[in-house]
Amino acid sequence: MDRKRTSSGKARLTEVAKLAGVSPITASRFFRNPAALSASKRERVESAARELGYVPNLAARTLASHRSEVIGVLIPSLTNNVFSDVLRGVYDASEGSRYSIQLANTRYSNLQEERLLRIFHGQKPAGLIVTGINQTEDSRAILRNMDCPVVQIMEIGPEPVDMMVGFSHNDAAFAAVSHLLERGYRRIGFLGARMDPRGQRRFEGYRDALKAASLFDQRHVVTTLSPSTVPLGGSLLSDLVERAPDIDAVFCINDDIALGALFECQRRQIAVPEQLAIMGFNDLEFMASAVPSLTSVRTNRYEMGRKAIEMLSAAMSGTPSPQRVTDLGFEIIARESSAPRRA
Amino acid sequence: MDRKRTSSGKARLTEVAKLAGVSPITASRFFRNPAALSASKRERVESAARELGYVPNLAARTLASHRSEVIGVLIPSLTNNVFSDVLRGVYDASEGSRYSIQLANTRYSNLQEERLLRIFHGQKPAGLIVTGINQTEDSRAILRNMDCPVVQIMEIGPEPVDMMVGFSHNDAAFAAVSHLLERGYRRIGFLGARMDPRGQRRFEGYRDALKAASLFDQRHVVTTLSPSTVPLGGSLLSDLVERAPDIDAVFCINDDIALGALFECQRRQIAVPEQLAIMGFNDLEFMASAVPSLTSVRTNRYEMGRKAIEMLSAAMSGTPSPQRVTDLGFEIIARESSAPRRA
DNA sequence: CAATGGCTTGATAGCGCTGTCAATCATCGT
DNA sequence: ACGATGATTGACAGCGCTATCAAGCCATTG
Repeated sequence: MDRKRTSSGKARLTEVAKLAGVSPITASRFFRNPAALSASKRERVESAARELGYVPNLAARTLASHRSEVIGVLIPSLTNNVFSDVLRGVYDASEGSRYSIQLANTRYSNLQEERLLRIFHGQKPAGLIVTGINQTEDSRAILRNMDCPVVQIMEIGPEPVDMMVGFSHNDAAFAAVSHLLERGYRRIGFLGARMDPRGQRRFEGYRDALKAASLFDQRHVVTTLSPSTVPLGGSLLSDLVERAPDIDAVFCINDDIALGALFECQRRQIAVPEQLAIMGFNDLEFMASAVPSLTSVRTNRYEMGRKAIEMLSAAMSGTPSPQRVTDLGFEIIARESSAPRRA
Repeated sequence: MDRKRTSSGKARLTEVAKLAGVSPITASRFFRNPAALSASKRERVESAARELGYVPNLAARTLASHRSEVIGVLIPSLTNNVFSDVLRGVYDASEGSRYSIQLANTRYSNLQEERLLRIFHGQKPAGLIVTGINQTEDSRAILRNMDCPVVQIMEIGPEPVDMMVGFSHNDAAFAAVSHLLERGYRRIGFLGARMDPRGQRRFEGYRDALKAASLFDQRHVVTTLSPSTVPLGGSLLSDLVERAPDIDAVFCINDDIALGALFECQRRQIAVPEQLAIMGFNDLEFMASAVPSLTSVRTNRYEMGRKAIEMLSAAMSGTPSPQRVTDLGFEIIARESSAPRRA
């Protein structure tokens, strides 16, 4: 008596083929490229598969075909809202495609990233998305050796491993600070947390904009390596105003810090923006609701996730875009918290 | 000339075994249960593997062993902070174990969930985590038929499919409203968005607490099916105060709505808590920073993710806990926004 | 009418690993 | 010294699918 079902009770391709009256390989083709079958066989295989409730065994497929249908995604944090927007784009764009997403958390550690890349390397992913452009030399080597397309997201820079989609954090921060300067603010502080590579580049944009105006002052910079949180924004602002009471604006490394700074101003009865302008970064949804509404820099995070998958899909289907680096740009969203300074 | 490397240039188990001077199956055991080898062979296999940079082929392993090392996780949203905390727990707890996480987004759709479960079913996961207890009958059937442990998370209730970890949203909301009652508030509104099953149970807890005090009034309830956002909290509060100007407190279905409500009060010059108390749900980090600080209900989301993985691990290793349902409870965090009402 | 070429189908031979079960080895008690 | 016991080890077969290549089929063409 021959097996009709796999041990766990599931039908195999062979059974589907037998029921449809075709060879297994023809049934196999039905699932991968239905257009290659004649209409009659296509229908027969389809109904046979439905009747048996057939679900392909991905492990067998991967083993036989030497390529998985997994797209690996490495991000540094699961709690940072910024990445959840990117992920939403990634999951939305990959839905309906045959690819599935394998998410991994590097926790802002290059070594952890390298370790995860080694694991992915063994899994022959169909594509890979990594965060940022500051991989270790070993990580870059693994990425180049990985025979699948790779997209670096969140920022852009020279020498992509393969492809890139993001924007210039340096330029965005430069534009943000320029906005504050245009609005008449002169003593502009910087509140920074985490200070990952992208945060550092935002700091550099801040510094360069102020240096260009001969207004940079190291005493106006307050940073910490602790992760960004709203409460932390409050403590950073406290440090700043105690150290430099004459400050008239703060550029915050992100919106959580900006919100914490706003709350701290409310607590200290510092009028925003009359006594202190506040500017954030990322333009999370709550920025528009705050009182006063908070100025920020809008970044296209959801679009970044989508675009990364699109770039991978194009490359995986053999038609890579000649445009290897996509700049999604940014936009200054001016709100009440950076109203023009009264003279 | 025989193959020394796989097509993609990676060493196989056979090569490792040959270099170590053992049989392939012994090398295989080294990776799955090193303790079963003699010390000498263990060392030889280990150094051979390192020398060749061997990485196991997971597809082959899954195919041969009839079980993958994937834990499927189904959550309804990627942007909701609540789930990112749970996910962090999940990823943290699974790190270092041999299991990898496969995340999927149901977008609050039961049908989408069912579709995803069917796909997972074909992948023979080692374990499965699903959100909530309101699966369709078909989904429950698939879950029961899945020969792996299953944990339902976020809430608890009768008739677990297999295991559960969460808390009672009904009880938590009841306790929240009781807190407001104790503090002297009498006309307590409800602001609700999304209204997924857990949100509905929070509403029920609210309703029951007020009915018990004979204070329930349908006109104090403002809900929408739109997803929760901070701006939405503002509009809901506007609706409420226009419909029921004599309201003296609001219980918000979550903290985003509560924050939006607070901002709207600031905009409308409604003093919090003197004219209106505000209470949220989940106790996200910003609640403590807000001015005034916002009362909320703390839920153990990170712990929930960890615990779910622990329960799965125990079951997968054949030592399931007899305790199939874990109640992680909740805690009322009283802050300024619900200060005792002055007479 | 045979030759041509495009389209569809099938047979064969593995992919890299592990389940099973038997064989071998070291150690021990009497 | 002998078998008994448990710890190690290995041979074999096959997991469910697809790459490859060859064969069959049909319509078209000079």
